[in-house]
Order: sequence, then structure tokens, then C-alpha cells
Amino acid sequence: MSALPDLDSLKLLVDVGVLGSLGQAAKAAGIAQPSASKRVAHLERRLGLPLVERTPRGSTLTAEGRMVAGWAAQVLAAAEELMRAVQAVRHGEAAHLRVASSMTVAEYLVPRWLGELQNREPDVPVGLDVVNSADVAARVLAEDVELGFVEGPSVPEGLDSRVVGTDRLVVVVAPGHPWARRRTALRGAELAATPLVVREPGSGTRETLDVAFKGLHQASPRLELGSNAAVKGAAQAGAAPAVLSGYAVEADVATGRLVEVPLAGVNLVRSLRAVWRRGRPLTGPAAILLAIASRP
Amino acid sequence: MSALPDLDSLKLLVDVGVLGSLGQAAKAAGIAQPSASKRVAHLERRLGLPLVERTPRGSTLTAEGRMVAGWAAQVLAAAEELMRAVQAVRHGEAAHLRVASSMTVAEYLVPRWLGELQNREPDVPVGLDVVNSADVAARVLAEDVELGFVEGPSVPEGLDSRVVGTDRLVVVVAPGHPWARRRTALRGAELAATPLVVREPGSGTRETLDVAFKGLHQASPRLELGSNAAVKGAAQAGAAPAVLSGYAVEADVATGRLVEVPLAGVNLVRSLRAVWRRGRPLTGPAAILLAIASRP
DNA sequence: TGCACTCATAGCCCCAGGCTATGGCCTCCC
DNA sequence: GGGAGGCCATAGCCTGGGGCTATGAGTGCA
Repeated sequence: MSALPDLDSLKLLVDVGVLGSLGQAAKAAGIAQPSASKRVAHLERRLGLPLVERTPRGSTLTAEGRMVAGWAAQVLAAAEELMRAVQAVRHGEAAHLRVASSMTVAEYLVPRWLGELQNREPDVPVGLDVVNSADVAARVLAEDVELGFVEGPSVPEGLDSRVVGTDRLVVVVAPGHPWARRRTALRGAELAATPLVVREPGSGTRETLDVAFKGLHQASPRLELGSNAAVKGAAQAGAAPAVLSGYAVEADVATGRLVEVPLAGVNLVRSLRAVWRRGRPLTGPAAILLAIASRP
Repeated sequence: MSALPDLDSLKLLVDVGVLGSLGQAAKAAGIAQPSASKRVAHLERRLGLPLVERTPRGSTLTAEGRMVAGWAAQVLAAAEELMRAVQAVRHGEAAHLRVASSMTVAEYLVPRWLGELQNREPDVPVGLDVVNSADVAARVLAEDVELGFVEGPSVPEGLDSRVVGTDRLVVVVAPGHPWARRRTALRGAELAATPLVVREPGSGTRETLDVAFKGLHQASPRLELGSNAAVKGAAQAGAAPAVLSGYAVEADVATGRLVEVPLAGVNLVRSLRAVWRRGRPLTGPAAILLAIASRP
């Protein structure tokens, strides 16, 4: 495990690239120029690459520096997404806009929408509750929150809704698992009869899966775990195939930590919906957020 | 700018979730238990959320903790991708497998492929050269590297190739720009006649653009910049519309920092190809990497 | 030739975060 | 009932990374 970099230093590097000098980047970071100088030098030592070309009239990134800055920007974007989501979770009380969401949507999509909302309306504090789908509906009905996001096809009575996306449950295995090399699509019956690593009963993911398996002979799960991360971990360790939201495994499949198994004959697509109280048209920030979420 | 979190602490949090106790997570991180205890407490204070439920027989994540751990996992994945890529760039000398790639592929796709290669063949040090497309071809021909990745349709003589993906140049503007609200697709002629923020001549991105504009009346660029990050920055600042690889702006569009403008009547799709010396079939790690990259 | 800008070095200082040692709490088992 | 063995938190010590200021060297411009 090759010690992780330090986000502040990465930010500094990116800023050097954008601003053209160590001193400017230091100012942007709120530190003195020599500190920035030292930090960047430290980063160069740690990565073992020359990153910055110093000249008496400014600094530019080396070829390596530009590459590293590109990757660093990705890391920073993810970190900012985290901070945004945390803000929203924390500001539950004082928020001008209150949103409730079930887990998958909250984890992978809501932070992005909130990011754009913040771009357009920087002054609106947003509160985010993450609960299960049934509770989302209850909160919207109780007018605890203006807007909710839920998974699954059923829209509880008393709510208006709009589809804002779709999620596909996928089957993933560790790269070493026999199914990783499978060329023929897996049939629903075979999947149902296999002991799987799955989310716990009551979660939206599990419910979708159980509905899809209705009528098939279904083996008991190999493991039931309470978070997407735990399920992924178990699957990576090779315990058994796992079934998870496509959003949750996107990055892992892209980087090869998990392999997606092709699937046929079983419908694991579910729509993601925004819901709000019927006959109570959305206004202000809630309307903007819905518009953002509805965009293709 | 709300101070960035610390990756080691995030890793610790994720590990607590997976391993079920602070002490275990501490051991995994190579630190003593009280240190981990303090770090996690510190993280909780900083984010303003209770993250961990401590009991005398272990610790589990709270609801908030599971959410934060989910986002943290995304950040950590991006950071690991960075470290992998840095390793590959640095190990240029001693590598058993040498790869050259042009910028866009190197920045957004190669680290992922290398990640999977490392999963399958942990002991192969990989060297990565990032140069422009012409140089990639030269290095492959000179047998400096076994495998190259280039953008664009032209395959230089003497090379075999396989398409491993496609990239689409997209037009993006700051959210405040008039085009951000445009409903009708932009025509090629209008785009060509607009002063744009673009990459420098000689870059693959610029070349593709110039080819697509051939025959149209073309305005001179508003700005020419040497990296995708710089172009994005200028576009975000509202300078002018920018044209960039879809991979480069994916995250920014998703989070609303940039808005993609629909485009019609001009072909900005280019294929990404793996190239190798003709008549020199790939073997060993190079063959595996090609197989990984070729996967849909 | 001075001024304005760049960056690096030197030297000081402080606290964040590491460590060990200890104690409370709970469960399991003898 | 009473260890034993997990868990965690607190206390107190110590070190080093990384902050700061002050300064000097290099370059370009007026």
C-alpha cells in the first residue's frame, strides 16, 4: 500500500499549473511562498518525478507535472463531492431546501446535483436525509422535506414523481472467479440458484433482486451485508458473486478490481424517481434541483 | 474553500467499516490503536458528524459513517489510480513492459487498464511514456516500447492496430454562458466561426478539431492552452466555449461545473487505437494489456 | 542601476499526530 | 464468581513536518 498523497499538496500543484507561479499558488492556498515551495519539493521527492519547472519569472508544470495534475484534479473533484455531501447531511436543521434520498441515489448522484445547485444558487443551504425508500415517501408526505429521491417502480399514493435516471443491478465477481471469463450470458435461474453476496433485506437493492427472482428456485445468500462497500469488499475477496447497483461498481469494473458478468433473461433495471407531494408544485431551489436532476 | 479531508483518515474510516473495529483498522494502517482512535475522533469533529458507533466489543459505522465511507471510497479509488499512474511513469527504466500513450488516453484510460493488469500480474513493473501521437508511433517502430495508444484515425505505416475505444470531442461552456441554455443543436459552421478555448496546435485534440472544421470559415482561437486542465479552467472562468475530449470533462459536466452544448453536423468522434509493430505479435504482459484494453 | 518579480535557503517554533501505559467496560469461559 | 481477552478512551510524552519570517540570488524591465 503505497502511502497516499496529501490533498493539499495536490491542490497546490494544480494551482501552480493554473496560476503560473508558486507564489500565486501559495497565496491561493493561504500559506507563505516558502511553505508552498517546500511542499511542492516534498511532493516531487515522494512521487519521484520532477513536476515543476522553476524559472525566475514563474513556474510551469513539466510534462510529468501536467499529467500528475490531471490525475490530481480527478482526486480533488471526488474529495469536493464528498465535502459537499457531508455539508448537506450536516445542514439538515437550518436548510432552506430539504431533500431525502435512498442510499444509492444519495451516494452516487445527489452530490453531483447538489454541486450544480450550489453553482447556480450558492447561498442555499441544503439538508440531506439518507433513509430507505419507504421513509423517503413518509418524509415527503409529512412535508419534512420538499423533494425526495427513491429507487424502484412503485410510487406511493399522494406523491407526484418524475423519472430522473435508471439504475441497473449488475453481477460482479473477483477477477479470479470462474465467471470472470464467462462468455455466455448468465441466465436468471442459474443466478438465483447461486449463493450470492447481497445487501440486507429491506434495502432497495435487495428488494429489486427478490422481485426479479420471484418464481425461480432461489438459494440462500452466501453473505448479507449492510453497505455497498462491504458487499464489494466481500466480492473482491472472492467470497462469491455479488449483485449491486451499477453505479456502485462502475469504478471498480473500470479499474478491473471487479468483473461484470453478462446477464440475460432477468430484469434488474429499476428507475430512479424524484418524488414530491401531489398538488404542491415545486418552487425555488427545489424546482431548480429537480430541473438539474431531470437533465439527461 | 472548505479544507480538504485527509486521505489516511478516510482510509481508516473505510477500514473500520470493513474490519469492524478501530484496533483492527489501526493495525491495517500500521499505527497504534489510540492513534487511530484519535484520528477518527478528529475526523468526526471536522466533518461535524458522528461516524462510528463504539461498543466494548467492536465498532461499526453509523448511518452517516456508512455514507461518508461510500464517498470516501470514491476518493481513495481516484487517489490509487493516481499513484498507479505515477508508478508507471517513474518505472520507465526498469520496466518489463513499456507502453507509450498520447495524453488523453494516458490520462483517463491507461491508469485503469494498468490497474487491472496489476491485479492479474502483480509483479510486472510497467513503464509509461506520455508523448504526442506521432512520437508514440516512432517509439513503437523503434521498439522502444512494445505497445502504444494513439488517438485519431491515421495508423502510421508499419504498425498493426486495434480500436480500443472512441472519444468524442465536446463543446462545453460555463453554466452562466448563453449557450448553456441553448436548446437547438449548434451547427458546425457557427462553432467554427466562434473564438474558442482550445488545445495547442500539434495536440491530437486540436488536430481533430481542425480536420472537422476543414472547409468552414474558422475564427482564430480565443485562447490556446497546453493542457486539458488549463482549457477547462478557462472555460469555467467563462472566457469562451471550449472544445475538449469527452473523457476530460465527464466529471465536470456531471457536477455542473461545465455544461455540454449539443452539437450537430460536425464529426468530432475519433477512435482510440492500440498500435504495435507489424508482424511482431504481442506476447506476455503486452498481450494481456491489449486484451484488457480491448474489452468493451 | 534600481525595482519588481520570481524562487530557494536558513533558522525558528509549534502542535498534530505518533507512541506507551493505563483503566473501564463487556463477554466468554472456566 | 472470577479471571482472560477482546474492545475503546484518556493521559502524558516526544518528535518532526510544516508553518512562519528574513534574506539572498537570478531575471527582465524601465
